[in-house]
Amino acid sequence: MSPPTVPEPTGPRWRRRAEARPEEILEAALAEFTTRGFEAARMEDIAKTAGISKAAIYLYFPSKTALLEALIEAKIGPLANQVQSLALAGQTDPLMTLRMLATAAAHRIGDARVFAVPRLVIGISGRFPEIAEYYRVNVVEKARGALEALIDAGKAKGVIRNVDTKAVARAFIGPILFEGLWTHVLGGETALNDPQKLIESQFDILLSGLENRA
Amino acid sequence: MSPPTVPEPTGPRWRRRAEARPEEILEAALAEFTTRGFEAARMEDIAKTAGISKAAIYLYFPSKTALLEALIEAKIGPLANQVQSLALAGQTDPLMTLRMLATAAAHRIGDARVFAVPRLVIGISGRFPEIAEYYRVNVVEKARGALEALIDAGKAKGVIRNVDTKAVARAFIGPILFEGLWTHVLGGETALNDPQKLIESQFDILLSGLENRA
DNA sequence: CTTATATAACTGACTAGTCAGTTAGTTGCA
DNA sequence: TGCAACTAACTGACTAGTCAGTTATATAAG
Repeated sequence: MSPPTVPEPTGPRWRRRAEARPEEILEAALAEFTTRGFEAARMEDIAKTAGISKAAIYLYFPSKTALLEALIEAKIGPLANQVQSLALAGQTDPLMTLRMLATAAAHRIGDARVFAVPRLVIGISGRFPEIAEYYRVNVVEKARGALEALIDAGKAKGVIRNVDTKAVARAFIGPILFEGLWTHVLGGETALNDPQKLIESQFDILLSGLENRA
Repeated sequence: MSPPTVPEPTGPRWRRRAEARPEEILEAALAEFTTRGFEAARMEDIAKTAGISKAAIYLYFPSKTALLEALIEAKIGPLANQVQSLALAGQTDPLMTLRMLATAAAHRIGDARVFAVPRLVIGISGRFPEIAEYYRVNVVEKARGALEALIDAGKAKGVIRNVDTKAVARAFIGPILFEGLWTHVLGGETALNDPQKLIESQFDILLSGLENRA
């Protein structure tokens, strides 16, 4: 065993990088929160992952809770807005847009890093109801609203028969959500590695129904 | 303000009730875990809720984690077994049995106390993967298996057309699960206070499909 | 029906350890 | 030189789990 050679013998011990820090801290926080949960994650570990000292975090975020809030805002806001505008643009062909949205959603939910945030929200919802509400209003309600508008457009066009819009939205989101929980939370064998196929069978059922009409 | 009168001036300071304690402790633990989350729940508070001292908990359960495990076993095991036997008994009329099971499930999931355990499991799944696995194997896999057997029976009888069984199971469970999360985790307006109606619209969609065939 | 004895059930006070947040001082850079 | 960015070391508060001692109750003996 030779003594460990210093990898960077020259250069400063640290650099002033005030611009880049916040985002790096958020990345590190997401990683720690995701693997250990919010409560068990240690600020010291987040700092280490971000490559700074614990005290430096407090130069950018006033508290651990603030870190969580900022994280959710940064990671989730854009996503919902994207869904919303996509749905709005696709009103002319609602069924195809629905299929596209569902496939995209299944694809993203298959990624553990993406599913980490909703999972985190579920975990802390008891202690931080205001975060749960933020998530509901700014993410789920937005996406759900967009979906319902699309379904209503389909009904108006006559390609979807007259059924309860909210129930249809549930029938689209629910199965994908279930597979996400099954995969990432319960560690079961996943069908999410082939999102295309998943959505295809889902649409087969939803569009044509289960009853035998041969 | 009169000085508070002692409610029970006579009688012992505590009673020996070894038979009743474990269940009371589990009840208290469920309440605390549910409102504060597993990590933030304090053993002292659980003890207070159960009406005993903190040390007394350790006469019955070796650790906080053991408390959580016992809780899940006690609250959930019976439920899954019940689903399983109901499904087995209803093979002769699969569609009616499915409808019955779905209604019962929606009814139960509407109860915040029942939904508390799965919610807890989701929250701690990162830190206690073995608990998540226990839950998957002993609850979800069991119920899902029973459901799939029922669907296969329907296909064999010809009342359900030839579609992917797993996808159908997802299509049954997913929407109910979604509504549970929406209601109890995100605090949204719920459709679960009328489980009958919820399931009716769900079955309308699932059986007949969305396409307009007028 | 007492009263003595044994022990299971329970408590209060403590320990050892953890961790969010603070402070006093150091370093990089303009 | 001046000051913003950063760190090491510290503190205060909190809590899972322990333990020595106390109390309730079952049972046996008088």
